[in-house]
Amino acid sequence: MSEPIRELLKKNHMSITDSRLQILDLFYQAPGALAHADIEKKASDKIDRVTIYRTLQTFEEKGLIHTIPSADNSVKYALCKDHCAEGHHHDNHVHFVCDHCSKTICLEDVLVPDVKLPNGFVPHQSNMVVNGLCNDCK
Amino acid sequence: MSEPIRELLKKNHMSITDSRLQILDLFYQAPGALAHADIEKKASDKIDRVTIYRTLQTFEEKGLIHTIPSADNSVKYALCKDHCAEGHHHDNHVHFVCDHCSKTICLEDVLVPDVKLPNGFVPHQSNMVVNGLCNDCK
DNA sequence: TACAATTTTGCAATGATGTTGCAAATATTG
DNA sequence: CAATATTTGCAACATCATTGCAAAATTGTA
Repeated sequence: MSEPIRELLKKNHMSITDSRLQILDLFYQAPGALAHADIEKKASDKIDRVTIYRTLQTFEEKGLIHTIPSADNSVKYALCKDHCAEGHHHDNHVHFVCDHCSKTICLEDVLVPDVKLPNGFVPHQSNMVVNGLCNDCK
Repeated sequence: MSEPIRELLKKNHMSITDSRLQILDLFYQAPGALAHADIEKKASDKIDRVTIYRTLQTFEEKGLIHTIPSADNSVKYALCKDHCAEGHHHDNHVHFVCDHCSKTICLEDVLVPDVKLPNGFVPHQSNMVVNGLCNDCK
């Protein structure tokens, strides 16, 4: 288990535990975003479901990962590439979900465009998810 | 229960039943999108949970309603203003979720902008959800 | 290094949420 | 109005998520 991961935890004032190291490692190795179920399956030492829930929640609060919305009720999580401030994410990039392999990918370089809202609406944050074929499945 | 609603069902080749009339009516009266739980609460005659699930599914297949993605794992449904073809929706408008009253609103007139994807990615459909303050809560 | 304080984990119990099969009830067709 | 087709409601079940609490692990400090 690599040193940078420990550092990341330390930097964010979190205790270093096996579960956290393992789950963070999974995120670094994963080709795309991970759902709770993915982590449950892939974790080498089996980690309790509850621990996974709590770890994901903690990671999100600390700004290590962010959630990706989806139309089908399945929340996925992905690493925040830039360090997000605690509580304040700025993952304003577009997410891509492949209709074929169903991978979810952060398009870090594609920013969510601004839209002009009707009078009286004050935007705060925008999310955009594009479905289609990814570069592996095209 | 108004006549236009019966017509809508008839036009889409669906049997006219109390549950369907009631649920459609709720959508017409609602200020924003509805989740399964909302319908369960608001239905005057209590409708069985299962019936609600099946009705929402049927409505979606017939193109009467569409789903709205959200970051927090709670699918909501809203009326398709334009008549969507069966199976083929074209609800390519932006959705707005109020951070204060948590209403979900279809911004029918705000279209989801196109974005330029990296090479190899073929877009198929786009969804955009904006959070912030709605015109009632600003 | 060892010890006390704090944090995290795992288990059990519970609660929501969603699905399926099937018989009874309702709607449609002629 | 009767025959057929569709829909509903119930029960059972599966999945997903949350909470309390005691045991285990981690951290800070001497």
